[in-house]
Amino acid sequence: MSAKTVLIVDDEASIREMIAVALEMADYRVLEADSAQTAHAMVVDHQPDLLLLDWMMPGTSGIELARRLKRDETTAELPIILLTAKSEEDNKIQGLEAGADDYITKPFSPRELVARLKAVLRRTTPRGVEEAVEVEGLVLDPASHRVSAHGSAVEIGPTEYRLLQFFMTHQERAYTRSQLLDQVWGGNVYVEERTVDVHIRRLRKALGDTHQHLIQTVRGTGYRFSAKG
Amino acid sequence: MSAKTVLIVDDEASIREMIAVALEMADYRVLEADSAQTAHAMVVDHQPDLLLLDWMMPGTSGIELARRLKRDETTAELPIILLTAKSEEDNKIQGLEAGADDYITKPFSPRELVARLKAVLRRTTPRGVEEAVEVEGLVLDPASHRVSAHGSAVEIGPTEYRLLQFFMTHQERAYTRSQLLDQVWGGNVYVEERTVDVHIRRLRKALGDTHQHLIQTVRGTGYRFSAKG
DNA sequence: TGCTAATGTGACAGAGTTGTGACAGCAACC
DNA sequence: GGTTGCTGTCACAACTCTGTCACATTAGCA
Repeated sequence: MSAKTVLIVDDEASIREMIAVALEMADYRVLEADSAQTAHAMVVDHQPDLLLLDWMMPGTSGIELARRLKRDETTAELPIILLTAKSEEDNKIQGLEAGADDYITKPFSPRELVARLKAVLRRTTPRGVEEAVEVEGLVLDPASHRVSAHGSAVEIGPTEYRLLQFFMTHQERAYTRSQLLDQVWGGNVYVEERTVDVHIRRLRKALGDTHQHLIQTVRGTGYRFSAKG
Repeated sequence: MSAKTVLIVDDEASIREMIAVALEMADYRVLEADSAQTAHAMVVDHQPDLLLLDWMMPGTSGIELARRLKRDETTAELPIILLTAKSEEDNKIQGLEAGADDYITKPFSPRELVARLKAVLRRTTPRGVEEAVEVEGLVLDPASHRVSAHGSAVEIGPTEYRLLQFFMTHQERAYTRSQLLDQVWGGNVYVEERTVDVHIRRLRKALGDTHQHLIQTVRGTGYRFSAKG
């Protein structure tokens, strides 16, 4: 699962900082904006997955921005969490009616923030339809998260699973180690290219004699998954 | 579809009367109660399909009753619509948090009432036909709210029950902790993901050696319920 | 054939995930 | 008020996976 991007909008830099630290620790990508105007532009440009929006800000207020975003087709799906000060509690309703998906009352703990953020993302991100793939009796089923060869289970670790899934959905094409690291490990990890070899090895071993020929070495380049010789 | 039964709870007889007339014209069966206490008893005795509940009542308040009903396993499914006076608007949130499915602000038109009532019923009724599920001698029976393994009772708490029920009606599919929180705990809770692990553990323990293999760990992902290896 | 670079392979320590028992807070029920 | 049962969280234990290395083997080429 790739990292979600969160846009923090607050005019106080110290609060943004505090939130940013908490979110980065929880493995989110963070963007910041200090006014509703710049925020709107950033939403359009960077398409964040979630908006953390301060209610009270100079100029266009947070709620105003929320309302505008929810009205616009292209941004209506973007989940929004409002930050409100304790004394403004009555405004919750206005906030929710403006289309906010949740609100958090200051002061809040970083943990609470991350928890609610997760909850919002959880219920707003739709699940993709995942279909099983099959090649020569080798079946990978994303729904049950299982791999089987001619009916009997194939035991592989998470990385080998992702690797196999990538291969089975991208057959007949050679990938360099570096491309595989990008696609299977995720873009921003630093690992030796030879590590790919080791996982290829593990995957081949798990597939056994009947299926390991599907994973082919392309000398000087990388690997390829193919049913043809 | 047979006529739905609606229980009206309000201390003012005139309001009950007005609502009852509207509902009967729209082909609902109507029950009435004038206090939270009698209402509770009637819910248990008559199992209405929906509860129309006044917020302000002498004695136990409506919200108190709502909260209690939603907490109790046997009545948690019962949809509740809260009636609130205009001036109490701030309480909407408390109401929704207590588990109400909708609220209507007095004064309201009979037509509006019926419309919202239909809407609530529409989205809450498809709580599938409640049939017992059985896997390898493990039986979960929603009607009696009981679990048994090869005939002998399995004692589990409410959360473990819901978890098992979800699993048994969604077999052969891997779920992340996050998805389980959504499905079993409900979308709006802020609970640590590892809490799922603990309940899985409790459930496994309760199932005992004969059946705990049904709940499988999917490393790096979450859990799966499956009769196959 | 012999040389060289690329790939295969087994082992291992550290990192990461999951299992487990204990505990405190809470609500329900005496 | 005390008791009981349930829940969520924590800290630590147990376990699995991962990335890297060193060395073995192979393919390609002169």
